[in-house]
Amino acid sequence: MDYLKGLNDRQKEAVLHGEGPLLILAGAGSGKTRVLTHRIAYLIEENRIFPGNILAITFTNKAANEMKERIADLLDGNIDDIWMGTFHSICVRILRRDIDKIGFQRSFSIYDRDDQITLMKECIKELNLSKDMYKERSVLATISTLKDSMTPPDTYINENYSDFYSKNVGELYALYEKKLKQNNALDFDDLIIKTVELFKANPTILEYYQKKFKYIFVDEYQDTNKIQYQFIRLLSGQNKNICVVGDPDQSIYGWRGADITNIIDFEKDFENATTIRLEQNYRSTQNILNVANYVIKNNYDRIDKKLWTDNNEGSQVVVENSLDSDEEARFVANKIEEHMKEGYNPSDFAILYRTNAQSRSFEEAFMRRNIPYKLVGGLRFYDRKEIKDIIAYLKLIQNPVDDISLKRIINVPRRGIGNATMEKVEGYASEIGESIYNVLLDVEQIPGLSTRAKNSLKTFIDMINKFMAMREVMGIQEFIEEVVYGVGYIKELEDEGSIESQTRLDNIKEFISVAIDFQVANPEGTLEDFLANISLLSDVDKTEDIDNSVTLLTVHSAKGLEFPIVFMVGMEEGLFPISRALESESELEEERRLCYVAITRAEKLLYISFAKIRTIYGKTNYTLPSRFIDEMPKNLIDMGKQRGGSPYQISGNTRAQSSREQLIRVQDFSKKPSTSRAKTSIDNTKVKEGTKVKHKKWGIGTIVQLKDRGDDKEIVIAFDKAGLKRLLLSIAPIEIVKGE
DNA sequence: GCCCTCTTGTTCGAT
DNA sequence: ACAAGAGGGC
Repeated sequence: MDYLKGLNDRQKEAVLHGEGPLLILAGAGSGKTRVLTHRIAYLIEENRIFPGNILAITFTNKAANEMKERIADLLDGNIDDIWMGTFHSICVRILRRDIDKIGFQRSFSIYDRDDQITLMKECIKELNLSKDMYKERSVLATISTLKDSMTPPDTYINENYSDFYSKNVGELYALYEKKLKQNNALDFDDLIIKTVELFKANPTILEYYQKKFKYIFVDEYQDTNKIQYQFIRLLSGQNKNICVVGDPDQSIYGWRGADITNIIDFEKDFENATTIRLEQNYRSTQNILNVANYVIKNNYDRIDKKLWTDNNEGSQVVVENSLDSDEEARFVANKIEEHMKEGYNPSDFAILYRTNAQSRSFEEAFMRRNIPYKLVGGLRFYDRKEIKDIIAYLKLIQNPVDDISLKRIINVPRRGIGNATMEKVEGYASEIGESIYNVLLDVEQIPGLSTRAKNSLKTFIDMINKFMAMREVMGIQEFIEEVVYGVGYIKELEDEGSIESQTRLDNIKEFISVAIDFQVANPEGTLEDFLANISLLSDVDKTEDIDNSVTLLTVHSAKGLEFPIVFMVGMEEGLFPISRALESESELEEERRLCYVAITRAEKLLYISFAKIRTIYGKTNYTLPSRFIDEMPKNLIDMGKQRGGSPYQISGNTRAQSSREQLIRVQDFSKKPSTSRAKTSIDNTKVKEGTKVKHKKWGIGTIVQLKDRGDDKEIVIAFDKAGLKRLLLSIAPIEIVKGE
């Protein structure tokens, strides 16, 4: 096997690098994933390194899976033992084994942003602070920064004893941490912090992982924060075989604590480090690359580098000026249709915007024209109320001291446990220092409750206990179905019978099928694994892999991705760069890097568009074109006719339908429940064992089993490529293959 | 205790 | 534009 075939000299050098720290400064599109996969394959095959001795940290789980697949393609043996994933998922894996050593239980919950806000609300209330002065979000932002720099609450309080506001933030920080501990919960920051704490408090555990991970890889190193740096610093302390890959020009997570000095100081931090620069771009045309280079050159705080390419010059970058967001969306839709006539596929296009709210006009335009699309992020499936409720039940069952989850669902669906009752229960619980669940195990001890309230509470706690027992003996999917039906959620929604409740029911079914998928992919997976899995997925991970559709996403989410044709939309002052960045030079430079990331996603064609008027937060304003457009060289861009009206205005817009009718309308979770999930087009009666079907994701397969499940059917399909899958007939995206 | 309506505040990016 | 919260009626 030749691991060097098709690589340039720099890339080869990186693949063949021996021992010791290695920094790969990889410009956009310079083939860093190739280098990483080939290097790992090379280590395993030529240097006889066991896959279990390799740790690779990626930015999304999707990137990890893709990398694993690519390595597997290069090798014969099994590489499942490589630890590959995001910082967060790797840390959860470590903590599930040993977090009890630092005073948490291994069944800990993971709190997402909403949970954090709920918890912070409680803290503010408990300290009798004004909620006008102490905003949960901004207090949490401060706390996150403090946690990242490992500043404990009392240090912060002492440093700020004379500043009333900051001192109180410190008090809130202390209480917040105490409550997390009481709830046996970790927030996202904690997943890394507690791992570092665990390593520091337990040298033997650290040593175990230091010995295990002989080679460590970190992708997108420019976006690591201080605590993540500590984590890899500790882990690589013994073998020093740490290989990081990144591009300072693509550092776009400064607001999340990403510390660009991590990559800039790598050579200082890690003794005898080798640095390799990958500066040949294989992705974009010369024009696109030049535009990107010109824009990024305007950043003052930057190490100069010259990214070049052997690719064609390509077409000019087209700048389009529309009247408003609707016209902008029509322009994009028209261009997509034009290019599709030339032979491009929907999956060749991406729409990149600065803020999620901008997706709407594009969704509407695409829906109207039957252009299939998928939306990354935005109002997400997992953020829907019914899904969060069910997850809260599962979290509570897994970790009964999780009061936040308990309070979320104790009266959902209604079971007559209102605020007055809960105040008494909570009051008593905090008085004796117990979790709410523990107090409820014996409701008689709680003072001041009516018999009716006591009975409602008893019914609730009996139900939860019953679930806890069931969990021990059931598979995840079966268990989740048991919970979903058992708590009465389904019945309440069915009784309601509205379109909205139907959508909610469909979402719950979809959630069950997520559980089925998880169980198929992880036969050994526990409830903890399932919950951690869904809460640590990135937006890119969560987006359904719908074949052949246009991708709509923020520039942040687009990091690491590439598309033949890219539309950068909403290129206006105040939107991109965003208004908040206009006063700060460093924030403006981050916006510029973001712009650089966006431009360099494009392979063949790049469209840039701005609108004359834009409505943001319900207010319509005139806008100016983004300064980043001015920074592009005039000879490389086609400014077209700068005008107000659009030549693409179409009357009636009905004609486009016929030729595109066969294109699948893509399900989209971001919409209000107006459109219920598209049911499978399959006629129930025509499906039997032996029927050949085509699935959107898994391709052709044969039905091997059919089982009744309520008025639905569970089907098992043997796919030619993807193997056996269990699906629910009503929601499976399949169609019967004809002509057999 | 529950539900509906009106008011008020929010206001970028996301594991 | 939109969601969460407060307040009032049942």
